[in-house]
Amino acid sequence: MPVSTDRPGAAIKPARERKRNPERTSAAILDAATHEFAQKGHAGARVDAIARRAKINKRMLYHYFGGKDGLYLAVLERSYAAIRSAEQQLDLSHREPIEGMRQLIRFTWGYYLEHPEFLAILSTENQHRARFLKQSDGIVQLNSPLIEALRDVLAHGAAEGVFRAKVDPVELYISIAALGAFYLSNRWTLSTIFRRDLMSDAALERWGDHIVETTLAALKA
Amino acid sequence: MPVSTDRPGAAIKPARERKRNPERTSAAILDAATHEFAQKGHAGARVDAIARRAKINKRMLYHYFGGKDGLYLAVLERSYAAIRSAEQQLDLSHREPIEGMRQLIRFTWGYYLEHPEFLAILSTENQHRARFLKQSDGIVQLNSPLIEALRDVLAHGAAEGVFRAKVDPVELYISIAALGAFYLSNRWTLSTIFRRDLMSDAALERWGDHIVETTLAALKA
Amino acid sequence: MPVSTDRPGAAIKPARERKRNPERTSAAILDAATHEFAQKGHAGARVDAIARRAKINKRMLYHYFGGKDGLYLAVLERSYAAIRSAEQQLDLSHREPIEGMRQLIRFTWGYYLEHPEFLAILSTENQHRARFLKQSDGIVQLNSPLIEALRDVLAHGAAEGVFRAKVDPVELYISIAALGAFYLSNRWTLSTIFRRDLMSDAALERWGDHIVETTLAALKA
Amino acid sequence: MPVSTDRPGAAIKPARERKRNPERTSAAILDAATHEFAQKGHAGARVDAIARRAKINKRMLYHYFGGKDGLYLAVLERSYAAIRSAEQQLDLSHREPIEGMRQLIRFTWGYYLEHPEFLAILSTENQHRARFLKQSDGIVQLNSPLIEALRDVLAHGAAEGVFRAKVDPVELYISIAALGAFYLSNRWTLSTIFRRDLMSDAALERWGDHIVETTLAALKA
DNA sequence: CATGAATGAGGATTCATTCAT
DNA sequence: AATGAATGAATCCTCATTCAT
Repeated sequence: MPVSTDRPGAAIKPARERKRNPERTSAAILDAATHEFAQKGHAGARVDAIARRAKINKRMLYHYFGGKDGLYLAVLERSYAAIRSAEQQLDLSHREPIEGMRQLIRFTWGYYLEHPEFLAILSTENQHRARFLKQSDGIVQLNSPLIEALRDVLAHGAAEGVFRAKVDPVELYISIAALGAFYLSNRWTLSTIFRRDLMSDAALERWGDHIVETTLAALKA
Repeated sequence: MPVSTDRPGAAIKPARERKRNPERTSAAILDAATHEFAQKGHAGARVDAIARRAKINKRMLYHYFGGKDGLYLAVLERSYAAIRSAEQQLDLSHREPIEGMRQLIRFTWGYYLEHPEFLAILSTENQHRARFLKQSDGIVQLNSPLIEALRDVLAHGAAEGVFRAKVDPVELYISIAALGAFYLSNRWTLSTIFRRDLMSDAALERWGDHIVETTLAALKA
Repeated sequence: MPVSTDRPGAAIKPARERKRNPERTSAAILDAATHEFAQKGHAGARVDAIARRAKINKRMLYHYFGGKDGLYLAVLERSYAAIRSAEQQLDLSHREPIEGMRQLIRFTWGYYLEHPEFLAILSTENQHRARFLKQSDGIVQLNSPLIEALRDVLAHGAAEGVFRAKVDPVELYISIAALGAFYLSNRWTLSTIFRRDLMSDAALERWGDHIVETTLAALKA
Repeated sequence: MPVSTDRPGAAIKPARERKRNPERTSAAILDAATHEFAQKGHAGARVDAIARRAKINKRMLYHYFGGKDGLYLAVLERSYAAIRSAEQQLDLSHREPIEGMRQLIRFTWGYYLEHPEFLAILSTENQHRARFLKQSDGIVQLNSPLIEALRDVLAHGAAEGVFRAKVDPVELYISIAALGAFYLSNRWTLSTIFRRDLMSDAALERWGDHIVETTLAALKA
């Protein structure tokens, strides 16, 4: 997702590397903004901090994204596009429903672990009552491949008699997301209150198993 | 949680209600601040807005709470104290484990529904990596009566053979909280993406059932 | 200068010691204010800090002194009155002019050492271009006994031929004050710049001698 | 010390003088701040007043100096650098010790007269117990050329037998500074108390002579 | 395309003073 | 006489955004 996009000709003129490279510049801004918005939220994020982190001039940020809100929206859109794109890669090789479900859950848990900024942006966006998300036709249009995959696996499972019938894939998705996202998003207060390390490798693996077991138990025919 | 503390004589002289009433003033500030912090987060909250909403002079806010951070901490502490206090009221009349568990889950879901600000504050606090929570010895010390209740019910259930053995009450608590809190906290993006009303009475009741069913299925011996 | 003024009857009613004791209260305020104004200057002093230090209610401060400015003026007046009073105590037992002069100089240096707040208040007052001092008829009227003493010693010295004639006592006073006050008032920057401890007992004694020697050398017939 | 930095082409386009000129802007801020801090002290100075006087947007003050404290420190540093620089210009053409000493004293007295803000800043800085000065490695490192000049003249004078031997140049410097600075810094209270105009041309010249005579008398072999 | 100085609106905080009790 | 809560006017500082170069 990050930067690069070096044009082939760049090697010819090695001096002043970061001059006149729109794609690199806007990607750098987006990366920096994602980091800042994820960490501080929309209100807490600082345009100056983003520019500094992206090592670009603040004016560029306005040039490419119009302002703080436009930049935030771009970050939000890219974050959703990224997860949808990752979901698309999912290849449900396992036709076996239980193993397929296991795989879908593992994917979701893994994605959250590898993309903590996604959960953080989600949290901020919900604080704003999805104000920006609603503005973005693109995202809302974009269907979640994961939901389709879930629907598919549920159908197979029901047909084979291993899953309950009439399970709503959206509700299932929310359950899986809830068990994964809440654990990670709220790890700071949870670990403080319960005096536990929730982020050790062992704890994370254990929780991944827990999501799988809980979900499968609930689906059992 | 709110104000009151009406002295008996107050009714005699109803005019100039808000003169010289420290308890009422500080409670009004706390209420207004809870609302503002819940809605806007720590960074987005405005001290002026809190003062306006509390109908007090901004100066009093500093008088009673030292500043924005002190006020935020007070809000956080009161929010935690409130849920702990509610948990304490829980009377597990049902000695029957499954019904007891159902009751505990319903309580949690109900509390979240009635106290949306608690979830919002939690979200903000986690954005700050529990920076304030860690400062508050009081909260961290405060043990969750709910965890104890869960432990108790789990033990009974295991003894009676209706629940699996060796279920970790903290993990169970996190699961129940996750299923409830994530649904509510993320309802804005979820309802936008899935074009569903998650907050209709029917949807809420349905989700409450869903948490119960999912949890019980996962606990089944 | 400090507080006390215990009335004899106070012992009878030992409870609530600080109730209704105007003199004690106003003296405590003055002491606290002297400390605060000396340390922070007029602009830097805080009314709250004075009240806290005096352990009185802020309202008392307004009751007795009208406000910050009135209190500052009272501090200024008391400071001047105190040094004039100390000067009055001076008994020039030594009729011998050189020894008398030595004594006057030692007194001045000693007073500055024992009353650092006097120099600090002076400094603040000069920053305000003597705005308050000019308001105070009392102080301006008050003649400096020290000037008179100097005039006297100078006259004797001139008559005996040990001092130059026509030495202006005011100029002499300013010289003595300058050598003593500047050293103490500016000790913070001087000791930083010159990396010297100007406040050791040895250094202070040495500087006292220095003022005496310098002054006497300048007076020599 | 002030502004300038007029680029040659500037005269061609005289309109909109203050656009995009960082050096001019920061120098204007520094000049205005020197005035304000000298007049009101650190606590009494108002950031708004400085911005108004410098005719710049308040924001620039934070841009260039970080805040009130940073600006104060810059003023302090520039004030010390200025006097050190002036001391450097001193050309002790007179090899004759007495005339050389006279010249050094006249220089000091002249500098104080021409730079009243220096004494005022010193006074404020001492009220803060040299808190800022200590932060400034630059100033503390900077040696006073005047001390070296004094040492030199003292050595010559001692060698020629016109000055006492073993005079400490730092003590001599403090004496000269004291006699000059105290007179000027405290002129407001002194002139009020003694009902004298200390700032007439005649009085100033007379006091300059007085410092010279007093100092030379004290140095006489 | 790129830079960073400049801006105005607003945001948290502090302060001397007054008021109800 | 004494208390401490309450107030409005500053005061320092921050922020997103724009402008001249």
